Amino acid sequence: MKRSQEATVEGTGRRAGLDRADVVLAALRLVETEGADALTMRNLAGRLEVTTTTIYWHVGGRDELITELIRYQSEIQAARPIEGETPHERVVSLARHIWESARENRAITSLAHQNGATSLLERPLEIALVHELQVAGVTGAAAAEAHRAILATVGGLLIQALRDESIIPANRRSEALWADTDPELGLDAATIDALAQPADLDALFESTINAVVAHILAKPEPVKRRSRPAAAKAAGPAKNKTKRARKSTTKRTTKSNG
Amino acid sequence: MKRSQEATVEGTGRRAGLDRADVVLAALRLVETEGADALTMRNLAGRLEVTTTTIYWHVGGRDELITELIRYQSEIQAARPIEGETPHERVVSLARHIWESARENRAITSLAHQNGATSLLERPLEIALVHELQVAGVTGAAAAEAHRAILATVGGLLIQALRDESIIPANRRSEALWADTDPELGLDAATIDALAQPADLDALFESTINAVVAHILAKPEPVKRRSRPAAAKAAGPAKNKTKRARKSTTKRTTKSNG
DNA sequence: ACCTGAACACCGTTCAAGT
DNA sequence: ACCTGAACACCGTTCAAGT
Repeated sequence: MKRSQEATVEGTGRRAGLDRADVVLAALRLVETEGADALTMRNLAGRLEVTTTTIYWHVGGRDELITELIRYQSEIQAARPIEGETPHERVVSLARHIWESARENRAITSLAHQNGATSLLERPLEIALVHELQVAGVTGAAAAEAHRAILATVGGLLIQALRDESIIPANRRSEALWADTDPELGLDAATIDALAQPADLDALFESTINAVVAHILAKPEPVKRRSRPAAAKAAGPAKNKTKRARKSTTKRTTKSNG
Repeated sequence: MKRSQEATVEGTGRRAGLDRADVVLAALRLVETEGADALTMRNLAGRLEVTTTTIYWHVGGRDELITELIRYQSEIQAARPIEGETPHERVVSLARHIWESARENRAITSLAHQNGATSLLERPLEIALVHELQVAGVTGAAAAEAHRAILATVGGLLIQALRDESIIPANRRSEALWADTDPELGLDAATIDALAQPADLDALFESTINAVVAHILAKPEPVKRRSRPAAAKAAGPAKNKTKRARKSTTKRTTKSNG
């Protein structure tokens, strides 16, 4: 990959060899280091030591830049191996991949969320999820419903998690609101106390996602799987079709039921 | 309530009698008619036929304005009566209130969401939810967990619903992404087809929330309730302290374990 | 082909000044 | 007490022009 720290051309003020990939990667690093809000065209241009308009020449505009950035990141996130043997375990494993990817890349997830590109970011993992449901015997309208229910559950927990990171004024944060709840309301003190504390979101994720997946897989009978799962594959301009090597997972998932 | 269409003062260019409430209500109408993004200080000032700085004099700034606007709206949304007899029914009913309020007031919900004020908007209904869980015998840490799981579920479905309304570029929308899925992936055609169609989110809400609530209320045994429901009460600047009659619920000990 | 400079139409916010 | 006018420091984007 071309580095962007090359010398300027022959004493002129022009930079050499800046291409589209450089811009996208610089944008990614900018988001990772300074947060989603730091991704402005001027800020990015400054990082690359070019004029704002140069950015426009390489990538079409802010929206295009974000689309490409998210697409790039989405492929990285799809690399995690699916764990578990039973359909339930494997579906939960995929949901957990979405969850963990988002928590480990908060800024990019926020960026995607702010710009309506969440589906794009989760795309490869969503494809893998649909496949896993299919293997479990869930297809058609039922699969779409199951898929959406799972994504909604993960997404709902995710906005709670991301909320903790972003700079929300104290008087709007859930914990703070519970902390000064009117005692006259007659709510249980221990409950209020628990609500005023930061949540254990990982535990909440496990508990809730297991309940939802159990509910989804309750209808059709589980299928003894012997077909191999398809690797997650991005819908981007993939130039090389990487065949993903299958490895037989050795059943090492958390065994939790609601 | 004072109208803001009063005549200007004696031929001068000054408007008369514009107060804080006028500004907040005008902002609310602006959001409702033109969407969350239309709420700019200049736009609002133009609506009220004053200068931008006048807005700053009445409400402190954009954030304060939004806080007050959301707080106002939150009280309106709490007016719905809780339906059902069993704890399960009543908890689901409250979750449904949050769901329906948000769907009926998309722009304001979006505004709250964009500005991290979701907790504020849902506050009165959240209080009612905690109360209802308490009546059902769920308190302490278990109540906090149950509360958060329910909110996450509703919230996750809500961002899917709100996504449909906002102007997201076609290539980022979930349905569009599924519509041109690579056939080489080997995914079931009927499933892809179902995913490419707009979802029946109301049905999805009912199905998912019932599963989650059932999961939550599975642990403590259900309580035969004969007490009447407490009305939702906002945490705003309440001038009159309504003493809430304490009802000895038949069995509401703090029987909570993680 | 690649990059600059100037400009446009927006933002939220502040500050001195008017009546 | 209530409001205006001008200004500051930002945005994304476009367009003509340079090499």
